[in-house]
Amino acid sequence: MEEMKVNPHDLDEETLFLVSQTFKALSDPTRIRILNLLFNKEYSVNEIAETLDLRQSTVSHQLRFLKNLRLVKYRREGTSLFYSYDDEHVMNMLKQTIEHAIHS
Amino acid sequence: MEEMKVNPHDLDEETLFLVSQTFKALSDPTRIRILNLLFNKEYSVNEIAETLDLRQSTVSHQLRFLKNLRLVKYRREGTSLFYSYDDEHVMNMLKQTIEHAIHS
DNA sequence: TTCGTATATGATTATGTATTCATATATGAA
DNA sequence: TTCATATATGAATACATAATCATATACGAA
Repeated sequence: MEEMKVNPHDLDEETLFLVSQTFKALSDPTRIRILNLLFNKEYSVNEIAETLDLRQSTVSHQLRFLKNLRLVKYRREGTSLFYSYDDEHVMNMLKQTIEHAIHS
Repeated sequence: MEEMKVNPHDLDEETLFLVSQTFKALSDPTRIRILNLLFNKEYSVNEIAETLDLRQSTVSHQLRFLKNLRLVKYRREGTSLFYSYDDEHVMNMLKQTIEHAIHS
C-alpha cells in the first residue's frame, strides 16, 4: 500500500510534482507559442523555427521538454520529424486561457 | 490603433505575457499548496504557514505574488489578514489538473 | 561509401526566482 | 504611549532554466 498524505489539507508529493510540471510547461512564452502553432496542424522542427523566428536548437530543446511530459508527439517523414500535440486536456486549458487573456 | 500581430500563426506579446504569467503562478509547488488550501475556506497568513509548515515570510512573499495576479484577495480582522481565492477560472483549472494528476 | 540536410545534444552563459534571515510596519490591547 | 502579535519587506543566497553555439547524430540520395 502507498502511504497516504499526512495532512488532509495538503497534496501528496507526487501529485504536486505532476501538477507543477504541467503548468510549468505552459508558463514559458516560447513553449506557449509552439503549442499554439500545433493547434491547427503538425509542423516539422524547422517549420516551427522559421514560423516563430527561433533557433533550431531552441525549438528542439523545448520540444524535448514537451515530449517528456507527453504534451507532444511526432512522426518521421524522411529526415523530418513532424510534431503534433498529444494531450487534449492541456491544449484545452491553453486555449481557454488564451481566450480569457485576449478578452481581458 | 494598436498594431495587430504580424504573423497570424503567432500570439501577440501582451496575450503571451498574460497567459505565461497565469500558468507560472500555478507552476510552483508552494503556490499550488496555498491555493489548494484556499479551495475550502479563507486562511490567515499564519494559519497557512502552520498548516503547510512554511516560513511566514515565504507565505507572505507568495501571497503577494498571487495577489498581484489577482488570484487571491484578503480581508482584515484585527491584525490578521484572511486570504481567499479571487479567480474562479484559475481555481477551476487547478482543480481539474489536480484531479487529472491524481487519476493518472 | 560520401554528401547534404534535419534534428538532437552538451556545455556555457545569462537570467530569473524561491527561500531565508533580519527587520520594518501595522494593528489592537493595556 | 508601550507592548505583543501579525504581516510585509529588503537583501542575500542558492538554485533552476531558457537561449545560444558548436557539434554530434540520423536519415535519404547519389
